Amino acid sequence: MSLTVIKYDRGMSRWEPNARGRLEQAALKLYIERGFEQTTVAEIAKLAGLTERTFFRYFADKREVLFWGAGALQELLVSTVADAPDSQAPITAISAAIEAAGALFQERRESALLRQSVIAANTELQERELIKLASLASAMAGALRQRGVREPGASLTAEAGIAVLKIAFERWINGTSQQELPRLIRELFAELKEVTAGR
Amino acid sequence: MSLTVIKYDRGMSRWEPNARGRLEQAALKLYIERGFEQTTVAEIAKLAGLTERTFFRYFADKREVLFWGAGALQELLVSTVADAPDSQAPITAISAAIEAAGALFQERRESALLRQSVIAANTELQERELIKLASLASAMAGALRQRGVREPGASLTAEAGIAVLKIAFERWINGTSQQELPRLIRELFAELKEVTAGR
DNA sequence: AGAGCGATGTCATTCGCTGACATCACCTTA
DNA sequence: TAAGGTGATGTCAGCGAATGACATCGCTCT
Repeated sequence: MSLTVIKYDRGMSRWEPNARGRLEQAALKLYIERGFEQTTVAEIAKLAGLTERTFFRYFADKREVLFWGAGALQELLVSTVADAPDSQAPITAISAAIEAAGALFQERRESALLRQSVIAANTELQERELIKLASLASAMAGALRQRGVREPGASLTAEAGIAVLKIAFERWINGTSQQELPRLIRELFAELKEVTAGR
Repeated sequence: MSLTVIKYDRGMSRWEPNARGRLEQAALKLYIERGFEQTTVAEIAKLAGLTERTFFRYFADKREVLFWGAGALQELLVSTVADAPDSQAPITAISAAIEAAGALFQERRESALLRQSVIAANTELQERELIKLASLASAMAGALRQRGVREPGASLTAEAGIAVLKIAFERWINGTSQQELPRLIRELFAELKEVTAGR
């Protein structure tokens, strides 16, 4: 395989590589600067040197730009649950998975903050976030069932894990807790055990 | 559930009472018959003997028709948590509230089934449902804080309660469990205690 | 040179939703 | 009882998200 060196003329942006990346960058920039609602898809496309139609070939809708990375997160969660030792209790496997996800965010704290500030300002985006989280819970429940965990325990454990993630993430983002996210997650799992026990 | 057929003819003026109710019934009927996406707001309005513009005066958007009842549910949850004896543990108060909500659905099982079949067929509607549930969790957490419960315990307990409701409701709807919803909820709280304890 | 192909552009259209303003039925009150 | 006020509804114009159909571009392989 040979790499082709490509020359670009000004105004010939149509065939520059990484159209998806350019669209994502443009969208993020505008969402942050003006807010999500105040940004039109036409503007995003123009900034990326493409057309509106092309935007929708890469992203199912205007919101999806901020969430298409959820696929990788889901893989991480599922594989972490799947790879947990057989001896581990379901809640332990879920906790490990959520902590792994937390470590991922901790690595990219700055971009996570930016992204979340956009989402926090718009209800539609929060809706999309919630359904992505629900999808993660569903995937983890499936991974638990693969390990032989029965329903409704599998779903319950997975949903509890997502609840912990939601709350931990929120506190981590707005500085309520100064701790690192994985540690915060671990402590919330402990707290969850306490409160469900009736204390 | 028997849907009231809406009749509209020349004898019925534009000022016929209960515009909101007519719009709701018309929307529900069409959502069930053709599906949510295949129904336009113009069709709903026409069936109700009103205009599209008026629909949007009563409902913030096309989805909200199916969810505006959530306000009453939230009041029930909050007041149940608020009215719980001081001696009760937070998880017990939340459980009581969720069970009360379950009893409400149990009374209207037929309409709950219809409504849920519409929601299950459409992603946008699921997104709206999830944000309503999140709002309920947030409200219950607030009620717990009023009782002196600290964060993050309050949010954690409330979110756990919503997780139970989600799973219980799903199993109750699709017949996975033959039990009555409040009882199912109670058992799931017990199960939640087990799984979070590491079993 | 030309055929094939995938990425992109162009065009037209539907539909959700909103603002501005007109109109209608009913109520109050002088 | 007539005039005006009030709230609900209608009319109209328009924006922006999203999608289908089809044209065009630039590259690759023969």
